[in-house]
Amino acid sequence: MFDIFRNYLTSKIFLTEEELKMIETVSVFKKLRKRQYLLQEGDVWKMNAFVCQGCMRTYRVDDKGAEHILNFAVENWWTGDRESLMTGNPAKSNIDALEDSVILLIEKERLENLSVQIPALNNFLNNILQKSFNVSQNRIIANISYTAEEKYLNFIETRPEIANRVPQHMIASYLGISPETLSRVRNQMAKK
Amino acid sequence: MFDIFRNYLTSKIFLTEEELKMIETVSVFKKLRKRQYLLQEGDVWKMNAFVCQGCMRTYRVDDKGAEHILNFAVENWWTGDRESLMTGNPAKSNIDALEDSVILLIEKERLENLSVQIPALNNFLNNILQKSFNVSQNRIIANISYTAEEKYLNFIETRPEIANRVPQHMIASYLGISPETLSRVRNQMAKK
DNA sequence: CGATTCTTTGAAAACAGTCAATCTGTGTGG
DNA sequence: CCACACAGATTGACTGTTTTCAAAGAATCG
Repeated sequence: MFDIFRNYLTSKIFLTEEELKMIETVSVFKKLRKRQYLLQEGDVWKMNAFVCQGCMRTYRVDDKGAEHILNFAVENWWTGDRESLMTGNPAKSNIDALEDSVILLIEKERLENLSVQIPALNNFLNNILQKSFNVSQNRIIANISYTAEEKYLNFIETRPEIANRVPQHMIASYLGISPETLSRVRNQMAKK
Repeated sequence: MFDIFRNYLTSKIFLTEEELKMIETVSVFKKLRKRQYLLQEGDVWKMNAFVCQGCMRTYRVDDKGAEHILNFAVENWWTGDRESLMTGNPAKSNIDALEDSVILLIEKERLENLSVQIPALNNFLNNILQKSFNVSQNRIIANISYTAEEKYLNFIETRPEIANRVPQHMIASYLGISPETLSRVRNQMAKK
């Protein structure tokens, strides 16, 4: 199981066998069944989580009880609640499995220690954060400037692996449109 | 002028006089008049920019020529285009001054070198990125789940310094609503 | 299969956007 | 100092998109 993470890492950065061993030592695996929570609102999140298999979703619940999806994560993606991880405050988000999944977990402190010892790893993790930020910014632009149809087109272009893998109403939730609207948008598109 | 940045830094992290000197050495100041560009779409952004005085705005222009504001930055905030900085690609964003402003600039490579020498600084910059990401995520939730009124209320709550400082139609642009809608929302709120 | 979850469809209502005109305040040049 | 121009804000009427609610149909899973 660690091989997936190992392959991921070595395809991105150079690590010695020794360093990989160190990383393996702090890695813990967790199997999740579909619908099972990885993190529940109100709990404090102290992990770094890498998806080895399956598909996860991060979402928040508003005052009226409606769910809003912040992110999807499939194989070779990271997931978790960075805000809770950073501040130590209870998470505002929930994370659960959309499919049976296997998650690799590394405790916050352990990964921080490793990052000190392995500068390449530190750099790499920082890079991921940087990219995540860029993705967020682009998503904001989509949110504030695209029509429902443009949002969906942009989604299947930027996240094609997700589009056919998760229920449609969840994509609608991610895009901030109603499931009915998404259904109609797709209908329109098919006619063209 | 460097005092502003110095105060900012020392209020956040501990730095020796020597380290502060090193930082001062790589700092360059740029005065901008209202409406003047700090970065124009298509140029590559290679700086770290800290606002010492004034107010800046980051925006993108869509296919139809409409402007969409990504961010505001006032005193003691950072600005810039992280995507262009990271990838080396031409910027998709414009940054200009909403007021006469003074910006402190540090070249990408120079700040990176300093970060290697001053771990506390590296940590701190990473923290800012982390926070920026969290802010982005919260903004996405607002985008996909709030009504126009809620968006505005959330804005004056989370960015009160900005609300009375920039033209209303720019706030509308930032929120992804039309200036007329924002005007009406404010009108409604006043009546209550 | 039966039950649940998911998607689609229709009709009505709510919401936000557009266009155009007017109003307000500010700053600049004569 | 005034007049004018200009940017910004407001208002009204209209349009259009999206949501909501409700119901029916399709797909999936135990």
